[in-house]
Amino acid sequence: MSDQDLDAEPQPQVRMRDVARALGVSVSTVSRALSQPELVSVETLERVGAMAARMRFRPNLAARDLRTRSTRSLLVVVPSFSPLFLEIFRGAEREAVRRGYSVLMAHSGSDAAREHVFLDQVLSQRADGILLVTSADPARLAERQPSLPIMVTAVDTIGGLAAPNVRIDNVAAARTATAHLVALGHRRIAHIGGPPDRLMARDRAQGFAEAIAAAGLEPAHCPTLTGEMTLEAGEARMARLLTRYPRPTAVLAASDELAVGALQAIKRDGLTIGADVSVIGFDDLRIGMLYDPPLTTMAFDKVALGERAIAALVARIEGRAEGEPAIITLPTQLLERGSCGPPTGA
Amino acid sequence: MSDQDLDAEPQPQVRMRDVARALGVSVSTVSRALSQPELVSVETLERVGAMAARMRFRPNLAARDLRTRSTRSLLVVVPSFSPLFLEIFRGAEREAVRRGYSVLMAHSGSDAAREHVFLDQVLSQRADGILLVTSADPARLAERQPSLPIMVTAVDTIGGLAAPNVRIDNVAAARTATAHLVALGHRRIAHIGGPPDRLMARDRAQGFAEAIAAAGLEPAHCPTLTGEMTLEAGEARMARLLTRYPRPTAVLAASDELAVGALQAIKRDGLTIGADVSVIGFDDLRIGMLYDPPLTTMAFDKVALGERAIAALVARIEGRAEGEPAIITLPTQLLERGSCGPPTGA
DNA sequence: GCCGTTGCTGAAAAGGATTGCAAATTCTGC
DNA sequence: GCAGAATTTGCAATCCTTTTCAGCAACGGC
Repeated sequence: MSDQDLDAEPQPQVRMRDVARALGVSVSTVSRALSQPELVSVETLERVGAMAARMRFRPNLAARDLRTRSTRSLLVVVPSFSPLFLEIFRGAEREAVRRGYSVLMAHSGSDAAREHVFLDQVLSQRADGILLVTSADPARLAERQPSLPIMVTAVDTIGGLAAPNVRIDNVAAARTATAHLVALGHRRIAHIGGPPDRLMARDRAQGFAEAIAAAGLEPAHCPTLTGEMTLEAGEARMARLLTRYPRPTAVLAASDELAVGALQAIKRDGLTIGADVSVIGFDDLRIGMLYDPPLTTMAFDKVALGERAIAALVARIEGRAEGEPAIITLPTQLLERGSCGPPTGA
Repeated sequence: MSDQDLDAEPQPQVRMRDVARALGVSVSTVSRALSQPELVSVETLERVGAMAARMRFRPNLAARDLRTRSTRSLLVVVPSFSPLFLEIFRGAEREAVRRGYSVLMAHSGSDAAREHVFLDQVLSQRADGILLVTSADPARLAERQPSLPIMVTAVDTIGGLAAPNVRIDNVAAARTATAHLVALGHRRIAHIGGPPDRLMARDRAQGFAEAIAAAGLEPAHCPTLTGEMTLEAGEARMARLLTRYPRPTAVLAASDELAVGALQAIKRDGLTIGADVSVIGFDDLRIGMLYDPPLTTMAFDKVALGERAIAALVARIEGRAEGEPAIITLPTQLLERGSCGPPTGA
């Protein structure tokens, strides 16, 4: 039989009371020794410490959380496991640990319902606060406003919410990137965007549209194709763009993944990247940096964004959010690498 | 001032008692209406439901967890955010939700200390169980055995533990992959492995060594290079291998990321993949499938692995782990694509 | 030698939900 | 109409820790 001692002892959970009894002291003393050592004599401190270790005592966090109304843990909700969000999570985690909180990650798959499930977890005090990275559902968020838990939103701007927001200006960034293509001389520029239900994607598409309008380009020649944010999807949409006549000479992609997909499609058609078709990506992911030629992209400090967001969240939790601005905008920067150049031929 | 109503109402948390009072019923009735509707009259059920919604009542989970000794949430600890583990997490999440649990993810960074921190969280009843994907610290795990929480380990075999284990046979898989290279005629085969503190990497290295020995190849020509499991690291190590004389004609990489790095290095040296140097990867990640030529790799069903692991975990939590085997081994399969061929020249 | 500190400890009251038990009400069948 | 069952409800105990308050002892200063 393979499940030997699997069902051995149910381990009846050592309680503080047990430790206290074993030492002949009161529960309060044990509690204090374990969490406020300065209130207890050195001798008891040691005795309690030793006994707790020997008995393998673990405090019941549910009981503690109930009493203290705090869990010292935070929730980070990301829409997907794209490298962008993982980078942000890294920053979040680092900052949280630094401040004595632990972080868990949940992913919503851009599903509004799941998003609210996690909000509820915080409302139900399973965590002290929540960092919502982009939202699938800004509207209902604003509507739930009055009863919202302690929350910080990140990456894009969620309109009309009182929650602090750590973001980059996606609209402006997309505008800048597009303007760069315009400045290179491109007149037929397409946008390979993300799914329209993703706020971040909508913002970037909007910035693109604004820049096209500002440059006075013919909108019919500057289409926006929306869809999934995967490499494969980018490749498929680029392939579709290349069948157009006249075909676009430049593309702004809403992410580096999409952009790399586009580069693949261009290569496969035997066209030259940066000459026949120029491409700009978004977010500066490794995949773009490693490509040949390396991808020009709109970069920002993702780790810092995570850190700032958690810092703001903790400030709010600990009630010292005074001077903190409600909205922090981190700078973006166009990283010119090899995938762009002036248009060739007609 | 930017923080308008940020510090508005502290929202004193609606308790069950408040709802009960508002309706003129007892707390027990509210509790039952909310969690055991069949015990309550249709009329009160509706009244309570409506009032709870109107007052935006959220149960305090700490209190519930304390009373019921259960949280209906699980923890999945991964060593890193590599696509391999994210795939497994996807499977885990799907299965957990199906069974009425929620899952949170934590990552240990292969840091044994952090790993134990999360184990403690479960011991302290912040979650009902934990899925430990690989361990950085099998030894201490075995030592802590008697007081371990409800746990399932996954991906590799953690020796001498009574916890259920859902795994693939990494040793055998590496052996098979290596044997494939031997069968193609390769005599100088190198292994680009992962960090030695990672169990999974050690197992794969061992399988490689066994196959080399079984084939009677000269060990001096079949080196194992360990290190980080990133694309860049794979590229660097392959570059190093290519300076050897005579250089290896084939490489088994411990992951697709490493393998793709290796392919990059080979390409850059102007050598032909699958002719001058053959490469086999591990885990069948998208990055390998998309490469040109597509990477031959050792594949397995990662999502299924996550699902099976959670199924086993939940079975254990709910006390019906009877027939369940303690160890489930999922099959692996060599996916032959374009990166392997017989050795050319000398 | 007395009073006011200071230092340490214990008893007991939270904290918010669940649940066994018993009471109150309604229903059923005759 | 009534006994007994079935249905609903309420009371109170319970889960385990933290924390207030009070008590006790030792100590220092005058």
